[in-house]
Amino acid sequence: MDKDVPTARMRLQQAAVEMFRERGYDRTTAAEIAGRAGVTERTFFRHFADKREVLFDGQAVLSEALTASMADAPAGMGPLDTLFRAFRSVTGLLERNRPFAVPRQEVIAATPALRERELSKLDALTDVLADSLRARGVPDRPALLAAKIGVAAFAQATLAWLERDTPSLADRLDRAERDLQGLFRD
Amino acid sequence: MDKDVPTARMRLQQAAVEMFRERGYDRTTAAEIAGRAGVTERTFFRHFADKREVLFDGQAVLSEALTASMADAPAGMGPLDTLFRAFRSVTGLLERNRPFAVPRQEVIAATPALRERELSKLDALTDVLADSLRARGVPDRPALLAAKIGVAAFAQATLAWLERDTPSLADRLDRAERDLQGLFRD
DNA sequence: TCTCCGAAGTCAGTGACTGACATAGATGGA
DNA sequence: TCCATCTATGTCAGTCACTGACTTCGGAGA
Repeated sequence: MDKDVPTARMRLQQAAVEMFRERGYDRTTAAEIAGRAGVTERTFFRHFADKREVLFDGQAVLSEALTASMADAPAGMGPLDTLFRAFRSVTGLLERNRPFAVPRQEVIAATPALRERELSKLDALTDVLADSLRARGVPDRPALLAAKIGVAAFAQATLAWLERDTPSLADRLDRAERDLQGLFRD
Repeated sequence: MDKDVPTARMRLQQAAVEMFRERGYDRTTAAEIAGRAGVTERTFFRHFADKREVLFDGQAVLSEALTASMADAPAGMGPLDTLFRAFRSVTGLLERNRPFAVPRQEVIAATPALRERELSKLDALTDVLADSLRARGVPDRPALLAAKIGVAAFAQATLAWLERDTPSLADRLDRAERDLQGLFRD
């Protein structure tokens, strides 16, 4: 409907990032964020299950994009290759999102409670990807293990790329893949 | 000092596991735990930084044991081999601890907030092990990546072993190591 | 015996989060 | 045009996690 008038939800997210950067997560109350967004505290908690969640919304989009890519991978492809193929398919998405992701990541890095939540989101993503691998016939344990390895590499590449934008995310994924092979070649 | 008279701290941990199993984490207040342990709520929070921490105490011991093992590994050994060597060195410790770890893990598995904290502890362990690898001359990125992979495999093996005690933890580590090699052999 | 110290108690306060209920503004027929 | 919803939001009261400031008590040692 509205492209110009941001929804209350969007205003809350915007206000949250701003205030967390200005004063820090701990010294910003949910009521204050709501105030800046022009709503009440109760409305904040209708949109977000808890104070941390206000920073973790894009996760669903990412998860769906990756799942879609996993589904149409060539049949014979191995687990890790399939995962890296999926990661490469979302680099464009992430690059477009970079302007929002950078300040957000600053706040997360500075706040233990938010780092914890981030790990939790990555873990959920791991489970989703493991299921995608199982759907492709990868046995149970290796599927989960491969997903964990893939997400670890992906997260490492992405976080480094958020700190400095060169080399590109795609290049960093290449590096991560080479690092992985290096660990097993000897 | 005392072997028979448990300290307040130990009584709090004991009471917490019991009550979390009886009524669930969410329906147990810190004040109630303190009550069963014969102290006040304030004392609970003097011993544990927050309500979740009461279940995560052994982590320090494990972390130290692993670090010690990493330090005296043979010089030429590769990162993943070094890690698995360290994991195998603590199987005895974990086996002795199993009677406490099993009910504890039940509670954690049933409580999202506790799973989140567990991930956080594993992440901290990852950082420690990555540092151990760097101290052995492994370059920065591969060190962190190897630590993540190692911890993922270790956690997977340990959790499965807590659910069923056969095969042994050592056997499960062997499996995990074989799974890993399988992912890269093609 | 006096003094000091660490562990624990007391008390008041803040802030995250929830349930129950009320209301205003769209939306969609009769 | 009016009435019935429906959805988003406001209001209010309450619980519980957690903290700071101050007090108290039971040793360990001078």
